Amino acid sequence: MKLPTTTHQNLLRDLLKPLPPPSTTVLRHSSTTPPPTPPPEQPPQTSQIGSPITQITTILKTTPTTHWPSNTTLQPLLSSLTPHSFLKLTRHLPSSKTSLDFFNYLKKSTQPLTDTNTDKSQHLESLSSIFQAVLEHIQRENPNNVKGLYEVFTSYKDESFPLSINSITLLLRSLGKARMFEECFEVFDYVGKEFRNAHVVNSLGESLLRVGRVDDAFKVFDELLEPDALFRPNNATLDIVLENVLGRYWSGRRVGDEEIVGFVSRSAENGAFPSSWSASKLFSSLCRRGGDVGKAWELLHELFEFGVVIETHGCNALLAGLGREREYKKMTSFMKEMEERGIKPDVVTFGILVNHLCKFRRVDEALEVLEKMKDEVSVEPDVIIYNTMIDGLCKVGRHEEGLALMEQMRLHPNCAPNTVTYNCVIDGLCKAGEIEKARQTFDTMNEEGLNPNVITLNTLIDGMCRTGRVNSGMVFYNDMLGKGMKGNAITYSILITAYCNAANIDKAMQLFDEMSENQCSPDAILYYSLINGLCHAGRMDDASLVMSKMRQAGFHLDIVSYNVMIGGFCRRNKLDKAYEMLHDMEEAGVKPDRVTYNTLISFFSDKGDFVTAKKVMKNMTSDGIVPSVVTYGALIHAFCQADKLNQAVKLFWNMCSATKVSPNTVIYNTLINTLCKSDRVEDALFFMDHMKEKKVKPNTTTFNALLKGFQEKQWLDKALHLMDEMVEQSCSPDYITMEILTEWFSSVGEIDKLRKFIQGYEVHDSTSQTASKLCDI
DNA sequence: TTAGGGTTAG
Repeated sequence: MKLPTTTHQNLLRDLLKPLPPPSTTVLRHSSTTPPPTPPPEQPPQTSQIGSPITQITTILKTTPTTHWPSNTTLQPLLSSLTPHSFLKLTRHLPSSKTSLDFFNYLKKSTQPLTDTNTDKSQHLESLSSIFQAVLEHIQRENPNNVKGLYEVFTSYKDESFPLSINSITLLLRSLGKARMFEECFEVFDYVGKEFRNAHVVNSLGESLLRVGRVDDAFKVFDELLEPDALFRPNNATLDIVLENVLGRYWSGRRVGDEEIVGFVSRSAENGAFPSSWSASKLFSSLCRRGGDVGKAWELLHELFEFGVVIETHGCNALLAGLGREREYKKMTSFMKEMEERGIKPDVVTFGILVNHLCKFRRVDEALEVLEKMKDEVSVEPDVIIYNTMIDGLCKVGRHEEGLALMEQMRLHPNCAPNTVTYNCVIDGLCKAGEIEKARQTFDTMNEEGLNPNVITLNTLIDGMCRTGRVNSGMVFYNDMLGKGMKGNAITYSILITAYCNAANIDKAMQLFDEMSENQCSPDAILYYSLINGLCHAGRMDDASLVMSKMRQAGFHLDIVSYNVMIGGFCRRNKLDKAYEMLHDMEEAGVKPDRVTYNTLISFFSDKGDFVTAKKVMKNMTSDGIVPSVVTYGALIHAFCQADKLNQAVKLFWNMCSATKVSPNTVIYNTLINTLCKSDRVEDALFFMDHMKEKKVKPNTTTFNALLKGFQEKQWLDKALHLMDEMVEQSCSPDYITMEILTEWFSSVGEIDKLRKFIQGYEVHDSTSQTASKLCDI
């Protein structure tokens, strides 16, 4: 074998084309496909007895190798054969050894009859064919004998004949499968660019991808995409790349979406397109959570332009991605486009549409889609789409309609409600506070023979906990454990959070410790919740312990949990510990955010250390975080607490004029409350007016502060006006309002007015229009 | 297609 020379180049390249389709097509497929198998040997038929191939085969089989040169009938018969006939003939020989003998014999003892280039090339091509058959024999005799193949290659590579494409791919696939990549590259380099067509490149590239050598594979594939490339990728190239890179069990370097899209796009420009199956897989992958849907959209349209068929499945993936990104307009236009291109929407297409409409509370539109698919497109809704719709209805508080739809399901064939249907309905009832009904529905479900799953449990337990029945939730869970069901991290998360909220930290910790006994391991959310509960309860030692357990389990604190911990330490006056957390954050590469700064500013200013508070505020600004209404609120509150009312008011005006920060209810409340307590009720009223001017809504706290101030001043008339204002704004009195007014109004004999106020009537003028109107009714 | 969490000023 000799490296192709320029004089031979064109001839050699011609060799690539005329190879017979059977072997070429078989070899082109994946390496799991067995190598071409010669037809089973048959006894020579009468009509074939005289054919040269049969005659030669008989001679070769019956004559010892050493006698071949002296056989006078052999030589003329051989000179009449085409290269392809040589391939067929050699495949019929009994073994690799005989085939190799034949190859050597032919190489030495036969010469082209004439010395023309055509004859020379014919001769070389014949040798190529025979050599290919030799390799095929070796592989068939022992598919694991990769070394044998490689040895034959190395001992013959310096002979002056080219390797056929099939020989190259056979070598590359076998060596690749045996992970002999050094040898693979030796063959690849040896054959030279002139022989590295798509089949050859695909063979090596696929082997590399299979073992996760992505970068090497892409380097190899890129050869086909170079501007001056001799060969272009084929459709199989794309399928190989996509199937291997998007694989579920992929263990190599994660290939970025951009890289994949770039490859597909460049291949399409070179006339190679993915099969509709791998295109579907590609779009599913690009549109998955966190994927780049915009890129997927562009690529899909690019492929559409090239006339590539993308089936419903792939379009559905894009549609789901658009839904996730709230691109409703694009969703609608894309569905139209699908229709124009003759891509039929299926039940999944409509499912995606219904799901995303529901997720954004556009439930009525979702109901319309459901009707439309039944009536106009005649796609029968399935259980999933009904479940989606029922969940959507329940999530917006329309659980009655959800229940009705569940009944409707029973009327459809193959659409009976399943566990998920019940889970959605139970959740709807729980969220509506109808725990008893939810419990009954759970029983109905069991009576119908449907098995509840862990989601059913969690939904019910959560419903109980949120309505203050934590112990019922716990009892229910233990009941279910007794019946052989199992909880998971979410079950514990629900119960632990509920116990923390109920200030039963010990029970929460006990559950946390018990989890592992029930084969449950906490996840990040559970850790975050527990840390939060412990910090709020001031149990910082426990919080620190849980934090270190969390780290041991391989989870990291995020910025919110750091803030929770820092806030907890500050409340406990443990500044050193708070600093430790800040140091930790820095090491973990988590940057402080506005909440971190506000927590610290609040801490220092509450302690009266306004100098340090201002320093922190300065750092905040230089860190690129703009002080917010909470920052100013913390400082104003602290000034008020420290009897520095004038500084508080000054900062308020400074905030209003020098920054873009608008005051909120809390800040007004702080000022109004402090002014009233300092006997400056008039000034407090001024801020109340300012508040209205700025369209900031007062709340019960605002009214309570003023009412208390009016009580001190015995301004009964003003108080009645203010109470009317509360009624007008539907601002409900709370226990503090009642305390102030009961004491005051009973002492001045106006308890009737208070009664009217509680009933929601205006009180300033007992003959006022509203009151009389309401009394008439 | 169904279930869980958290931060700062009062």
